[in-house]
Amino acid sequence: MIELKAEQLEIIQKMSVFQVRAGMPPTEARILALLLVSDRTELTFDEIRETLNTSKSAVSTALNTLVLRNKVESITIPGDRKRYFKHQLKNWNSNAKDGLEKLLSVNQLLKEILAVRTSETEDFNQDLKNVIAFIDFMQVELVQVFEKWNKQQQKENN
Amino acid sequence: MIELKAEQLEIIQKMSVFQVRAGMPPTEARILALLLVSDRTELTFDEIRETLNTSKSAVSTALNTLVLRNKVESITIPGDRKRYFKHQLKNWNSNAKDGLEKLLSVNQLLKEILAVRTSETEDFNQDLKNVIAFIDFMQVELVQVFEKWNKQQQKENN
DNA sequence: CTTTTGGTTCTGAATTAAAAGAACTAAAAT
DNA sequence: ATTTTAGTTCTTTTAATTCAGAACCAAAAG
Repeated sequence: MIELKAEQLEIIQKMSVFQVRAGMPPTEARILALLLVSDRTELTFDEIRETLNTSKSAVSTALNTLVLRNKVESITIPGDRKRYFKHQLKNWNSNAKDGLEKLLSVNQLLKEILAVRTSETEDFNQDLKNVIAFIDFMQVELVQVFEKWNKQQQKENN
Repeated sequence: MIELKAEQLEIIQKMSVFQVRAGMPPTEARILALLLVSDRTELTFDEIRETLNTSKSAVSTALNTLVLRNKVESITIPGDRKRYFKHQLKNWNSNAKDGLEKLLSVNQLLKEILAVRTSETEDFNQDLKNVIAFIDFMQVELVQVFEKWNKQQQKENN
């Protein structure tokens, strides 16, 4: 059972509200937030369960999907039976990238729609073409932004 | 009642599955998709209700939230009592921008977390700083990307 | 003024999602 | 060999969404 200051509890609260709004299940959101604020960055299954006062089953499934989604890594320490769970901060970047790509993949459908539309509605079709062009543009630009970031990071590590 | 080809029905299906996965309620998703594929781009309440075979209450609440979220606009034609509903394609761009900004606003919370963290966990804190720096970077870059797009559009309209 | 139209709002009912609880399992410890 | 540990998986319960159906309402038409 991890002792948390009032501040830390508040942040867990705020952070998980935020993530839940974005579509994440509450237990997952609270685990992620706990792993961000906790003084120890590697917590056991039971520490998480006790601290968040949640059932084993809920913690188990939440942790498994978090590990699957590369949001959390599970660490085993030789000679210690328990697994330790740690927030995968390092993957934030690439998770963000994946998320954006998924958002932009709607463009495929928009192109299908354009192909099927009547040619009568010129203005509407032009607006649709603009949206498609915009998303295509974003896709290209975002790749460049990510590349720029990676280069900048490499420099700093010299 | 709008007549739809098989193709159009399929796209409504695919598109709404996509949007529902992203967290949108089914009726809203189907209305949006219908307004994208339909040959007529402005449909009445009852055309929507009949075509999607849905209850008045469901259509009413869905349309109202869609209008509220600037996804659909409602048009009134003088001398016609009915309202016509039309997909707000033009707002796609700014809706996307708002969505991204909201995503990036998580950074405020991450900064709070960093401020509250113990200084013992140097590596973790450094990773957290990197994430924060990354999001700050994205924020700046995205503004530029949007500006670039807008300029490019202005040019084309000359 | 009464009726019709074009919706809205207010219950439920049905579905879905999330969490709890309990039974289970594999590995490790005794 | 039995028990404990660390967690998983299955079933049930609870809670939240979503939709339908009916009553309702305001503006326009007759």
